[in-house]
Amino acid sequence: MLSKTPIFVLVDCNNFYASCERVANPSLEGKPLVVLSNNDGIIVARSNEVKALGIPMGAPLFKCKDVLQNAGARVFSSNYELYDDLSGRVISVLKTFTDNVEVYSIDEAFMEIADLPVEKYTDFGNAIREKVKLETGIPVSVGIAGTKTLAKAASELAKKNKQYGGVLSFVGLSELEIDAFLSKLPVEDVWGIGRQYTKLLNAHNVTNALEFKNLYPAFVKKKMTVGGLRTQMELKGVSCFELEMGVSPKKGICSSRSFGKPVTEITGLREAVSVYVSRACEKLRSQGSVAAGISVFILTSRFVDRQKKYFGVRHKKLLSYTNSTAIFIESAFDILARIFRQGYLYKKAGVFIYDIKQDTSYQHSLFNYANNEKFSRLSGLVDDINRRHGKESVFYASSGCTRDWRMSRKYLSSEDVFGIKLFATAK
DNA sequence: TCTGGGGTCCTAGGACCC
DNA sequence: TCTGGGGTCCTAGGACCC
Repeated sequence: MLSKTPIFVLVDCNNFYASCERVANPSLEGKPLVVLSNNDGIIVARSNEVKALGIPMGAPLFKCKDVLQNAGARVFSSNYELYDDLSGRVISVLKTFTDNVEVYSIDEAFMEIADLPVEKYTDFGNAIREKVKLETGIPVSVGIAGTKTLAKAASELAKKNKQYGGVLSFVGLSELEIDAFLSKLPVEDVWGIGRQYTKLLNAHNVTNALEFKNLYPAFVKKKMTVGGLRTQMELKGVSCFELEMGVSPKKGICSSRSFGKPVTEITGLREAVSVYVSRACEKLRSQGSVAAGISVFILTSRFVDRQKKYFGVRHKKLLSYTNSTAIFIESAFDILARIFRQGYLYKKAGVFIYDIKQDTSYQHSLFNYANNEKFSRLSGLVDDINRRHGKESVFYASSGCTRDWRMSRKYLSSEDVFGIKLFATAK
């Protein structure tokens, strides 16, 4: 018997960043290993050995440095060039099975399949797992079911329960059999249920996915809006989320970073804001869009006394749509001058570009910038040069040359946080 | 000393219009 | 002056995702 309805396959890379470091450097295999966030602040990826130590996702490095060192763990800054590259390779392998691949995130993809006999799906999952491992070195978990949320649930269970061998398929199972699996999945591991909803549900004695599935829909709708209701429907096997293959243009583009060390003067902030605006505008142009809104924000550390804390933000509407870095930088500097207060230790700044439209659809304004066209061509030229000759071959002088506020990435590839030497990362 | 970054969707409430 | 409904658009804020 063939499956009647479309079947979703979720492929989830295990401990993705940690696995990437191992692909780049096989001598790390079997050793405890973590990868840090930007600025080497918190832990964003852990190998299984580190998970076993009880170190949670998102833990600040300074709080668990001792535990990690005692366990002989290796600690790395994140290396997004490497992760992007390997992510692309994994997707290429998936596309050899079907064209229906939705790239959901850097380490996850949904596939849609319709024409296999129901008993063949587990084999299909195993084939994916083996081929991805063989051709990229990345271990993955696979979940297969009639809805995206159930496929996610299956992959969670596959990842956490060794006996499934990394693949779990709900296809062909009775509702009762699926319920048995859902009762083993903590409600906080359901896709769409985060920290706040978990708290709410726990307070109503709902602790696993099955209990959530059996809640009154009216209660779910009232407390968790239609999003929660859709999640519940999906657990019941009613598909509410389709496969989304096209890349839709961003509706808002944010660029922000914490500083490697605090900035006190407006000159440093101007450099940073200039860099972030350049980055955001580059993204804007690369998706063929223009925009007419910009926000700038600056803030101090969250971990200081109240009187030393400051958060400044302001928005500005431009007179017309543009994608010119120069025009956005000018506006950003206006805003910055208004929100800057002397006497604070700034830890982070960022810009947000909004009110985005596709290039072709915007109306020319009566008050169009006199030099909009010219600036646009200039920005396009800058993008070309940077594509050809590498990032930031050309940049705005306002972005500065010293940039001593730059984020730190101290443990990139060659030497980790404990000073242990490694081979250079293969690229 | 050291605590990430970049998105999406939904709702409530206010402004404004007829 | 007061009374009222119904609609749209926009924004802020809160939830979620990885």
